[in-house]
Amino acid sequence: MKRKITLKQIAKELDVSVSTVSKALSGSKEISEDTTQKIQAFAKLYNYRPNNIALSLKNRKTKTIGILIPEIVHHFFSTVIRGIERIANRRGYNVIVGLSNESFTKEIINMEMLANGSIDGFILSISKETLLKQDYHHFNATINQGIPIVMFDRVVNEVECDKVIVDDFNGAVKAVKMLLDKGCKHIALITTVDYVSVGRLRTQGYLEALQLNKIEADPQLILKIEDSLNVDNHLEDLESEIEHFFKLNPAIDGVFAVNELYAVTAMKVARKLGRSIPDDVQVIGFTDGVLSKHATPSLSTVSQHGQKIGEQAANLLIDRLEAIETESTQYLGSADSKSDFIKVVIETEIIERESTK
Amino acid sequence: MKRKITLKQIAKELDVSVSTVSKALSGSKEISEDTTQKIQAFAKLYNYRPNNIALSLKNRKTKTIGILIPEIVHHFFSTVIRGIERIANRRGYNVIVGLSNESFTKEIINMEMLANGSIDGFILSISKETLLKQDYHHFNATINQGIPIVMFDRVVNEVECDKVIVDDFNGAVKAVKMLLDKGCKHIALITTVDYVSVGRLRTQGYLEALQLNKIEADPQLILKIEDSLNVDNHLEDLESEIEHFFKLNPAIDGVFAVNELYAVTAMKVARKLGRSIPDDVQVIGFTDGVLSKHATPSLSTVSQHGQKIGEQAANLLIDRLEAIETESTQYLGSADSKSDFIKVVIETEIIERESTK
DNA sequence: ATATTTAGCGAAAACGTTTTCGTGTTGAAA
DNA sequence: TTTCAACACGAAAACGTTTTCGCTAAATAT
Repeated sequence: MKRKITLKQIAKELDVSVSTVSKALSGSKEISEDTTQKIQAFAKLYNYRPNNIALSLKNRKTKTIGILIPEIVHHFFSTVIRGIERIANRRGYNVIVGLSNESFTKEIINMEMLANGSIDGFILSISKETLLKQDYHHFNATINQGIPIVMFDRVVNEVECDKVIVDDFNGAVKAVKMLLDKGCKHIALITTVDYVSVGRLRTQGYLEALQLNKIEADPQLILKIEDSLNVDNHLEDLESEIEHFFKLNPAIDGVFAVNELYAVTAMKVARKLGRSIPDDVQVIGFTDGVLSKHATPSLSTVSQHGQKIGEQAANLLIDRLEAIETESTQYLGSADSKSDFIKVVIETEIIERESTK
Repeated sequence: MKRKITLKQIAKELDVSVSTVSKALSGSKEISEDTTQKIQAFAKLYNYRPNNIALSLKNRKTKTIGILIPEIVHHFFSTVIRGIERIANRRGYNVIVGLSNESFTKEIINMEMLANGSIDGFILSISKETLLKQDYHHFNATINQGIPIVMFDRVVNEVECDKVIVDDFNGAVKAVKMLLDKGCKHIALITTVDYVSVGRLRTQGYLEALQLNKIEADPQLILKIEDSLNVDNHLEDLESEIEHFFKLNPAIDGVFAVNELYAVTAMKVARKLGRSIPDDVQVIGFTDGVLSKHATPSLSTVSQHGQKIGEQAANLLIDRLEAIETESTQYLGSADSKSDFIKVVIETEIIERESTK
C-alpha cells in the first residue's frame, strides 16, 4: 500500500526544493528544461496528483457545491440532482448532498456542517417544516457569510438569492384549460395544504383557468390532502379519502392533481367506481415521473423538466462563484452589486397521454 | 458580509496567541479560567466554527464518503443513497456523490477526482460498461492507495473489498417458487443480457426453482432484453417485444421479471391481449419501487431493501476507516490484516400484492 | 576589468488548524 | 535567600500546496 506521493517527497527524492517541483510541474519557464523533464517524468511515474484539500485551503475555495434537498427517493429531486451534477462535473465541480427529510433542524445542521469551508455555495429546496415555521434565518446567515445560495422549486421571497422555479401557476392554468377544451364541465382539484408554495400556486392556476372560462369555482370540488409527511404508509387513507370525495361529487368528469401520486390514485379510484378513463373522467397531473409514464392508462402530465432546473441552478451558482472570484481581484471598490439576483422560470410542458381524450 | 472568523482573528482581537485560543476553545485546562471564559464568550459571539478544510488537511482525513453510482434517477439507487446518508450523518460524515452514467470513463474520472484527498473512502456500484470491459484496475489502484472501497449490488470477484449484496439468486428462487405454488405451469422469465451479474443470478435462480420442482426449463419462455442503456425512449420497443413474446407463447400463465419496468410492461401487454391478471397470468417482479406499489393491479415484488443496503455499506466503510485510524496508532507492526473482507448478504423479501393470487 | 543583467533555483509565507515543547512568572518549600 | 514545581501562555512545526521574493553564478555590457 503506497500512499499518494507529495511534492515534498518528490523534492527529497530528486534533491531539489519543493518550489522547484511545483514550478516544474506547472511548466514554469523559470525552471531549466532539464530539471523540468526530470521532475515531470518522475511525477508521471509515481502518478502524482495535487492534494485537493491542500489546494482548497490555499485557494480558499473547494470547487464543491452543496445540495440540500428534503428527500432523495423522489423522481423530481433526483432528476434535479442529475442536472446539477452534469453541469458541475462539466465545469470542474463536485457535489455533496445533504438531506433534510423535510425537517427544519436537519436542514440547519446540514447547512452549518457544510458551510464551515466544505463547499463554495448551496443549491437547495426548502423543507416543509421550514416553510411552515417561516424561519429563514439560516439561509440569510449563510449568505451573509459570503456563501451564495441558489434556491429551486420551493423558494421564498424572504431570502434574497438566485432562484430557479417552475411556472407552477401557468402550468396549472394550461392543464385545466386543456381539460376544459376537451369538454370537461366539472373539474376537480386534488391538492396539498397551502403552505408549500408550489401547491398554492397550482391551486391558484386552477382557479384562474376556471375564471378565464367564466366558470364559477365550486369549493366542493377542491380536495386538500393533509400530508402526514409520510405518504407511503398511508396509501389506503389516501385512496379512501379520494373515494369519499368522488362519491360526494358524482358529477366530476375531470381531475387536475398537483402531483403524480394523487393523479394515479384518482384514476385507480375512479375505475374502481366504474368510471372509465378518459371517457367518463379525464385526469391530468403535475410532475412527469415514472408513475405517469407507466400507469395504465398512462397519465397526461405537466412536465417540470427537473433536469433543466438543476442545470440552470448549477450554472447560476457557478457563474456567481466565478464572478465573485474576479470581482475580488478587481481593485475598484465593488459598488455593492446586490439585489440584482436572477430568477429563472422554467416553462412547463403538457405531455398528453391516455388519461385525456 | 462578514466572512467566517478564524482563530488568528480571535487571537489578534483578544491579544493572545493562536495556540491559546485553540486550547481555550477545546477546554484545555492549560489555560486559566479567566482567559478561557473570555475567549469562549468572544467565539460564541462571533459564531466561530473551525474550518473543515484546515481540519481535513491537518488530520489527513475528510470525514467524507464518496458515493459512485451509475444513475441517480432510479428508485433503487436513490434508496441506497438515503441509507448511506442516514448512517453517514449519524456518524459524523458527509457524502459526496458522483454519477458514472454507466460509463467506464466517467467512472474513472470521478474516482480520480475524488481520490485526491477529497474523500476517505468509496461506496460504489459498478457501471455496466465497466462490467462489460471487465477492467477493474481503477478500483484496485484506489484500494492500493489506502482508500477503502465498499461495493454494493453490482460487485465483482476481481476486486478485494467489503461488499453488500442482495441475495439475487434466492430471491429469484423464492419468487418463481411462489408462482409455482400458486398454480402456474408455464412461467416466463423476462431478463436482461447476462453481463450484469445481478441479472445473471436472477436467471439462475429462475432455473433453479424450476429444477427443484422437476420442471424442464423451456428456452422459448426466456426473453432477454437487450438494454440500449436508455430504456426511457424505447418504451414502445419494449412493449412490442414483450407482446411478440406473449403471442409466441400463449401458454404463459406466470411471469417473473428481473425488474419493475419489465413486470409492469408485461402486465400491460397481457391485459392488452385480453388476459386477466392475476387470473390468467400472474406476475412478479424484482425491485420494490414506486411502480410496483402504484400500478393497477399493484405488483407483487421481491423487495431488495435498498435503504438497508446503504446503511450496511456505510457502517462497513466507516468501521473500516476507524479501524485503520486506531491501527496506525498502534505500535505493533500491523500484521497485514488483508483478505478478511466482509461480504454482507441482505435477504430479499416477497411482497404480495394484486398481481398474484 | 568592472558593472549589470539574467537564468535557475531555494527560502519563506500563506491558507486555518492542533499539538508539542519551551519559557517566564509566581508561589511555596528548603 | 535560594530552589523548584506549578501555572499560564507563546513559538513553532506540521498537513500539502502555490507564489513572491531573494540569492548565486554565469553571461553580457561598459
